[in-house]
Amino acid sequence: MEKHFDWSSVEPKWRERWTELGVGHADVTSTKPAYVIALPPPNITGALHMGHASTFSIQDTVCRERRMRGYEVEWAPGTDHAAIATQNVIERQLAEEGLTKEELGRAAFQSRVDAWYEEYGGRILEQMRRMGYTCDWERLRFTLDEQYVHAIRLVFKTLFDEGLVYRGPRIVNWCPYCRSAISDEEIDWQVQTDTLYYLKYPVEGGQSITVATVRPETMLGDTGVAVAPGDSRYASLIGKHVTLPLTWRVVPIIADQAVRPEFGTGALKVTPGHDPTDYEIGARHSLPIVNVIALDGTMDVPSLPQFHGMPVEAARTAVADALRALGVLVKEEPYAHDVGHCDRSGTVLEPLVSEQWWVRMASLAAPGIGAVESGEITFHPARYTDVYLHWMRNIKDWCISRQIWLGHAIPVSTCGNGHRFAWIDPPTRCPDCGDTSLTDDPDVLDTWFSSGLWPFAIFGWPEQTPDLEKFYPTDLLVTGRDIIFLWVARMIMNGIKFTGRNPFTDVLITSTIQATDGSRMSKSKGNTVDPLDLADKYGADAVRAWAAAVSTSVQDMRFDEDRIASYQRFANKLWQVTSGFLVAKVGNGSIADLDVHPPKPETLRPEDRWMLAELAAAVRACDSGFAAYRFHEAVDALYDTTWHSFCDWYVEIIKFRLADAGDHESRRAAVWTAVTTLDVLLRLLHPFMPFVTEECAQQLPNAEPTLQHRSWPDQDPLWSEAATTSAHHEIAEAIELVKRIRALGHGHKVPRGARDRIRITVRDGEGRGINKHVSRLIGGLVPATVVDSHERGVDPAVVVSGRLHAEVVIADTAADASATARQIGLLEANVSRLQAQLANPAFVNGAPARVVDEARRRLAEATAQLDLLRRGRLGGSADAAG
RNA sequence: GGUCAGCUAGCUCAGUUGGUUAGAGCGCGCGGUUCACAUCCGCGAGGUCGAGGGUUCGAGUCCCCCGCUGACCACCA
Repeated sequence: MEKHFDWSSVEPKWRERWTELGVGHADVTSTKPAYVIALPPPNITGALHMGHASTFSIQDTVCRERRMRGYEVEWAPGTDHAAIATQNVIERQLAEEGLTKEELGRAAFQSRVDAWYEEYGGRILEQMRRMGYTCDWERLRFTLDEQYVHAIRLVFKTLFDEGLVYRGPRIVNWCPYCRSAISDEEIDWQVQTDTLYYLKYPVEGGQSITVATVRPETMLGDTGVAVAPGDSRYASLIGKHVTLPLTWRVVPIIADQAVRPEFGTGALKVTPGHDPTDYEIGARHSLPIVNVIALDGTMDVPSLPQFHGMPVEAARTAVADALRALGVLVKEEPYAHDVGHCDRSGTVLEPLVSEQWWVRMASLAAPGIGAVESGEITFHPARYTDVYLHWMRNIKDWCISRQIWLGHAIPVSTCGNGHRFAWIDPPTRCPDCGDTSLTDDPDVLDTWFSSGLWPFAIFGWPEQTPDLEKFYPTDLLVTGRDIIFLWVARMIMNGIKFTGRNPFTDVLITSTIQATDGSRMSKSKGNTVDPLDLADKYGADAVRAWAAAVSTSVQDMRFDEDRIASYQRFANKLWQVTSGFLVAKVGNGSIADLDVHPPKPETLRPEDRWMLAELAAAVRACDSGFAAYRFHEAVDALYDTTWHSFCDWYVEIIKFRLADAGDHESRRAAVWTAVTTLDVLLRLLHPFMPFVTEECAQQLPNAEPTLQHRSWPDQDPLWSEAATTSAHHEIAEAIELVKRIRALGHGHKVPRGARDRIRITVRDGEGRGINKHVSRLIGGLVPATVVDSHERGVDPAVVVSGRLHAEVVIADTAADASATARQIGLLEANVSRLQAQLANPAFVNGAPARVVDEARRRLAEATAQLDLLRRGRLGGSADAAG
């Protein structure tokens, strides 16, 4: 037998078995109720990272549990084409070869992309199989699938025909690196310290006005100066004109409510072409738009050759220098502010005016707000409800066009007569006039436009396929909080708009795993942790159980490798107690043929009932954990019950019974209880740790080919009955007593392993002997011999637990009574606190009866224990003295 | 500027209607190995629950205020 659980040999076996048995595949004709999760599609060329490990592990855990509960589970996997990310990779490759995509041409570029997908596509799917995720691989989808493309075009055409998609010039977030517009949700704001420049402009009539700006280079495109409407400092200047240095353009001074009088000088230079606020001010005051920055992020000012073609950063300094030389630059100070970066390339965004496609969101958002307000869709944790609603209620039109090559082409053409129309199948002629000289729109769609259709497009929508019928709407969506707006909100809006149904009922937002220092994990920082490395090191089960346990409690969780290691040891513990103890020792190599019919209840010993009651509590904790998406509660309860209640106490207790071959009935009850407990625990743990639980369950009686074919444990009436008997309490007290007797050994030089040197008597509160079984049980758990009574003349240490107390004599010498004294001290403190509390009428009258009763009960118990300890001590001393 | 979250043992974190002596894992100290497991077992030390007020018979838990950390939102000049 292997010394330890060897996941590296076990995992491949079970992955194959699950595939052979079709565990992940859902039968669309099944009469079982469907339970469906649409996998958030990872980038096809991506690699499994911590975020995936945490969200995917939870999804698989839920899927496995639902299968055991009798649902037809569909966990639909797929991948996203990730247009911008992939295009950037290919362009970097080309750059290394000294090429640009324009030199290569569109067709050749596309084949490079295809080759890249071919080489790296689906790697992440292999990694997911490696982790044991039971997706329905037969329903694998890709956002570039023909059917999926059809769905996208239909959605676009519908929105276009309804006037919800429009094209127009507006100021957009332009990424000079990607050479594309991006949406507001794709901006990564970063704090940056720049210089705030104060520019003093001459005003007609000999006065002057000073504006503050961090971007002096944009003054080349200024077409106005704005002040706050009520600002008395500038009231007299409103309507006058300023002559701008360098361009010598004459621009008006206007009053606009967007100006914050307290900032800088209270006067704002207005650059409608390169600032979103200024764009709006300009629109309100009909100021002209002057573009001075080109799409590549360089200055576009042919009339000022000294700046033309300069990168913006360089132009900033150059323009500032020129203004300084002219005496216009009157002050400079450091200024920290947020600067928008492209979340794909990290490049500083350049707001500029350009012609883009937009979706009108307001009417789409309204029902999406209602679905969440009404509780039809629930966020977990609940606080994300407000995050979602706030964004939805303030939603802005969505820029969906991208000026990149890769992705879904915007399905719009324009004919020679200027008719613009959207299409589903590529057209040959204009539907309005029949003209055949068609020009296709050059842009592609935002990737999120396509992923927003995921939950229904993957099942064949718009066709009313059997899959769509059976599996849509889905039930649960599990994802990180970073894509609530980008993806979750848009799926809700699209789902309602195009299917008339909410796409899911529950949204689970997982914790974010941070680096050990609390910073964000990122490839560029080099502080990422690879879940597959961890799976190599600790086994997939350990990574999965850890991921599930940490992903549903806090908002952010620092990565703690030791905690993963603890789940690896837990897997080993499970395997040891199953294979090494139950099978090897109890069953002499096999327990497959064991009689699993419950024994007569009266043959169950108190400890058996205690174990069953503990098991019942674990089932309850596990069920409520699943129901509330609080998986850490389920994992913690199962870990504790398995390791401590079962392995540390129950198994240790029954070892003595198992060794007693004479008592056949007792042995049978113990074996049955142990096997039953383990079987239930393995089933409950299976969703979290599928590999080790399968490996263990195979060795138990009545094994199925996979635990996925077993049912989820129900509460057995026998267990509840066990919990209501006094057995549970009795054993709990005995366990506590054992701990206290053991504690005597610490710090008191009690020689361990010297059973014959330590003698104990165990009695109840009235000084009577206790149940023989329990007394023997205690004797088996401590290194001591149980005797009926001590010889006269010795001074026992006394320990108390509940109604039980033990007199302990070590090596026939006077025991160090400090343990007894310590207990007395604690109890005295306890008693006086309880007495004070109960003497307070405000407490007795004000607190609920159950609380007061409980306080009285505790006081009575503590008082009784105190009496026992004092009597034991005094009595012993008196005898010793005599 | 606004909103949300976090601050509990050396570390990472539990602690859902306020009610035992505030818990776990890891780490640390002491002891233990023929008898499932040293990836183990037993015992122990370690906390004024971020600071300060308040409500209450009673506060880690509720309220106010402050501090620090992080996230998000915002028209971020």
